[in-house]
Amino acid sequence: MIDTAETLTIREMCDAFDVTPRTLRFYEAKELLSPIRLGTRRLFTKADRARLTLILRGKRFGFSLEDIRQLLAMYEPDGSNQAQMLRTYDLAKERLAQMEAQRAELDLAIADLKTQLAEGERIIAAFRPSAAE
Amino acid sequence: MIDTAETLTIREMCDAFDVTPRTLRFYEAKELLSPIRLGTRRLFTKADRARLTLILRGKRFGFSLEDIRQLLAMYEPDGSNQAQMLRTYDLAKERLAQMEAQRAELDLAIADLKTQLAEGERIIAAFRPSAAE
DNA sequence: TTGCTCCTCACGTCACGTGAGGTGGC
DNA sequence: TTGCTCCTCACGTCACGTGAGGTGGC
Repeated sequence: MIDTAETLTIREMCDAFDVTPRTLRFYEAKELLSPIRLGTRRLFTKADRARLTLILRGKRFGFSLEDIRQLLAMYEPDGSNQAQMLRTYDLAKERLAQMEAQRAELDLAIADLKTQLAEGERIIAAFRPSAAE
Repeated sequence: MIDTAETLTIREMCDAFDVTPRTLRFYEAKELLSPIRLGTRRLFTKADRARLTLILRGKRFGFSLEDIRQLLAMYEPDGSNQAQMLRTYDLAKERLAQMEAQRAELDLAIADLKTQLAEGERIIAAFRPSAAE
């Protein structure tokens, strides 16, 4: 029997994690989640919640869902496979480098945009020399 | 007659801006670029180059192509329409706020990932206490 | 019976990637 | 004739969004 007190409906899941039902169904189709099925309805267990936490974290890190699926697989059954751990570690390090490059670009883009905005302010100010407050 | 010395073929354009031919054709289909057509071939003028520069900058700023198309339109014919300038300015300010929020998130994600990596190192080190160099 | 929540197709979106198959000029 | 560059469909990809149409239990 299923301990329904410990499971969440799709709506409860969405509220808890701030995602849409479509997203949860999509992740199930991609085999990232595997909620209990009561007929056609889904019930999300504690394990599903833990996995979704990891999925969303992976997304924040910029991993693709396929990457995440593989990373999750490593935490499974015999989660302590050393080769897999090392692989995960390497993947994460690569991602870190990418994220730092991305941050550098973002910093540049922000600086550029600020320059452009300052320029825009000058031009707009020139439009109305009357409003020289 | 066309001054071919001043125009670039699609390949030259790609090399100059580090994009694919598909990207240039796609931008043309989206009316972001309008190269000269010699029969079926494209010739990119100086104006096209200027526009592509702005397009790529817009992308760096995270604007969608549709946003960029509208922003570019403002620089056109009577480019000095004050209402349009203000609209562009506001759009840019919104984007700046989004980008700064994005940077904050990215900083967080990087910090998180570093923590996870440190954790991973501990675990991996535990796998091989032999190699305690 | 009415509402509500849930469901399954299945097409749409965004910014291209990726062949397939064909043309033009050195 | 062979190569090269260019071309136009047009379907594929990624991560969902968005109806359309239908079911189940209070």
